[in-house]
Amino acid sequence: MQNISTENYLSEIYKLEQSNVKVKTNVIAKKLEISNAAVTDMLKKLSNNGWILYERYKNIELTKNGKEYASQIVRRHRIWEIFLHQIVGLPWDKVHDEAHRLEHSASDELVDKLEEMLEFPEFDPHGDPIPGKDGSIPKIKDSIPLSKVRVGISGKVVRVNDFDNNFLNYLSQIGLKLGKKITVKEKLSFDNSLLIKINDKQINISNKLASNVFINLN
Amino acid sequence: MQNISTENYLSEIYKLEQSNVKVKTNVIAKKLEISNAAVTDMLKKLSNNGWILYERYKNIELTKNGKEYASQIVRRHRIWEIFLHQIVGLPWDKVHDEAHRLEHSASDELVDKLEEMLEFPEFDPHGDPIPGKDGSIPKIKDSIPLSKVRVGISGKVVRVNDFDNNFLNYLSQIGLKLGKKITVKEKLSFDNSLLIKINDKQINISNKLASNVFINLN
DNA sequence: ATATAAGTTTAAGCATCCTTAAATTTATTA
DNA sequence: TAATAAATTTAAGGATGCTTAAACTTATAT
Ligand SMILES: [Mn+2]
Ligand SMILES: [Mn+2]
Ligand SMILES: [Mn+2]
Ligand SMILES: [Mn+2]
Repeated sequence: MQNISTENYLSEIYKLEQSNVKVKTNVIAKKLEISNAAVTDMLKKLSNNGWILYERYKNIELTKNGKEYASQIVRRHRIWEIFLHQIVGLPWDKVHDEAHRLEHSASDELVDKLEEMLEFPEFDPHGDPIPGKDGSIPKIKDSIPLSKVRVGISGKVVRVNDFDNNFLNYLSQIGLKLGKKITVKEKLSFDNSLLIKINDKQINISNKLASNVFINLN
Repeated sequence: MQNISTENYLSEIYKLEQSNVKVKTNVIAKKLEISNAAVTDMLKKLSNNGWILYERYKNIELTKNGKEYASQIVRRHRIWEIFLHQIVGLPWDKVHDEAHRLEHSASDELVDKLEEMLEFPEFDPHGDPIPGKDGSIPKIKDSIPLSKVRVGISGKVVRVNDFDNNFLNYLSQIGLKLGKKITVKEKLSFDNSLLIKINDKQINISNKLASNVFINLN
């Protein structure tokens, strides 16, 4: 077990890799809200410790070891999230920040206990997959951003981006949860906003909001 | 919310004050397993920040602010302990270390939630009182160390010291829990060990062990 | 009362993880 | 292709919280 900072870098890099984003100093700095210089500094350390492959000015990649390690941090994070949601009853806009701190503190034994209590969940409260102990990732349902669903088409919410609490809170307010059926009624070319039907109500949502909600068609 | 190190110093000082130990550089260093020099260093910072009263070579005291703050760290610790014990099902020799890390990570809101789930417990799994939000301490039952209970006398276990996991684990093994009735059958002057009756069995325990188990007579 | 022991502080230094500013490299655009 | 912009790294430095060694203060024992 390394320190908190190392764990935060590694899990951030892991998540970027998973979402097929090219991992650059830049991107990490923004995610972690620190300077580029600090990131460069740390990348050297991570590289020296064998967690990442790093050459000056080039993209960053996790090594096998790094990926294994990072997947377990993400695993801990997501198990905490669902524990906090299902057992403790925190709303889905509160669990991420809490889990982000707890993920570095709990022992593996405790996380295993939590997982057992939850009966081995495969997805976190935002629909993100929980990596297994071996790093394997549960099969995700196909999905596209709600912003790309065509008018007249319906689908189910299978995932939402979990990095903005205000966004998540608003989703709750309009009754948008995982599993909910949504129909796109209209797209306004004026501002690219969408008129959607959810819970038998029609609601207008911005394109930006819609692009962070993921829908499984059929 | 300060950093982890500050919180560890403060809660250690608080616990020492509660047990009427004179708080000295020395004692803190031992508890935190760091050098005296490091403690002196930190005492200056804690003093500058108004958490403690400190003069070179003198005993240390928490200020009003310091005591308030420290009590809340101890509160978090003990709520975590009992949550881990009762809800998650960790044995009492595992909860301290885990709680010691979690106590710095959870938000006040989460701790409140946990407390609510537990129906506002007053004591942790080792019988230590859980300070209230206002710093108030639940009334503790009178107790004396088992090592000082006289031959022929019975009493109930109301508290055990929680700083040695091996000790706690052994207590579990011999069926010693909070609330158990214990009778002192004999004291061996040879090594000051005790012959006790518990769960209708007779068992010999060392004086050192007995001095860490606290008994309410009558 | 004095010597010795114990406890505490000071001094110097190290690792970690940040910062800003300047220099360098790579990417983009005219 | 050359100029400009963007991204990245290097350099210098700061805060934190440790370390060991040496100096100093207080407590204890003869
Ligand atoms: Mn999250
Ligand atoms: Mn999540
Ligand atoms: Mn404890
Ligand atoms: Mn305890």
